[in-house]
Amino acid sequence: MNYEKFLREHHLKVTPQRLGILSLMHNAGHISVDDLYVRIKKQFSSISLATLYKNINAMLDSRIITEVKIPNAKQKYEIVKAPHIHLLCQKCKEFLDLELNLEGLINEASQQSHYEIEESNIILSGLCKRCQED
Amino acid sequence: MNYEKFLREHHLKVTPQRLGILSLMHNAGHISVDDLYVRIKKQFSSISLATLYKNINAMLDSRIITEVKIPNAKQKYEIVKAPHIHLLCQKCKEFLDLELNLEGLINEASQQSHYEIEESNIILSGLCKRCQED
DNA sequence: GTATTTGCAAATGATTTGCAGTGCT
DNA sequence: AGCACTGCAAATCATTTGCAAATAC
Repeated sequence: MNYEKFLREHHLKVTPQRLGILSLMHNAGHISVDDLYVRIKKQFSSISLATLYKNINAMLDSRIITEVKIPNAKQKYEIVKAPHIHLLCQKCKEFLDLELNLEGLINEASQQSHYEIEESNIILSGLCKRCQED
Repeated sequence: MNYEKFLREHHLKVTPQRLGILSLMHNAGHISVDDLYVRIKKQFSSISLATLYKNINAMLDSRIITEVKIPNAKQKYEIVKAPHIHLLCQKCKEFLDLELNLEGLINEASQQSHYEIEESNIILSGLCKRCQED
């Protein structure tokens, strides 16, 4: 990914710290502040938590990344991408994306509530294939 | 509602504070810690935030109540009831329940991911009818 | 050169813990 | 009576802020 261009397009300056954060987020898929801090420290040993938070907030404001709130767990962050839902394995804590057609759900919800729906936040929890077998 | 019975069934002692908390939660539908604290203080002026948190945690552990994590807002709590999804109006912040048939969604997600799904956490956000008109 | 960002330390906010006293069953 | 619950103060954890030095453009 070309994160430099990505940052510039959103009027954020390109700093090595930001590139590192984005690259870790991309590799992890979803990541919590703490995990991110542990990993980014390996690349920039002097980076501070304050800088990490400031960057997360700047990138949230610019809609480069989004926050994912997870039941009974710390929130994670992910790079903005195509709409998708999340699956959480209650046993092994795997957390993954699934692209699913939500038209039916959204139509029905709109119809019943008269809401004009613009965003969805969906987490389905259960057991992944591997954990079902154990 | 008979919250006394409810608490006893879950092996929690019946205290006036707990009855007050449950009653406020029931009336509000969904409520944040802070709102709950302001309101419960009107009934029990000496109640402490620590007690409130301890009770929330005890009732979460006993599955009398659940936590609802909302994008860009503080989490709220609600009394456990029939499965439902949530609608959030991005303008007026109305937050309401909607009972919706999720079979289709869950089937499709199961099929594609091989997850065995046990719980769903769904928040749809947009504009309520009134706010669409403004 | 100017504005932004970084990293530190300190401040604030949210939640939890320990403990002595009280209340529920 | 015995254990759980309450309320206080202090502790911990999470996040934000202010500021001086460094960096991006």
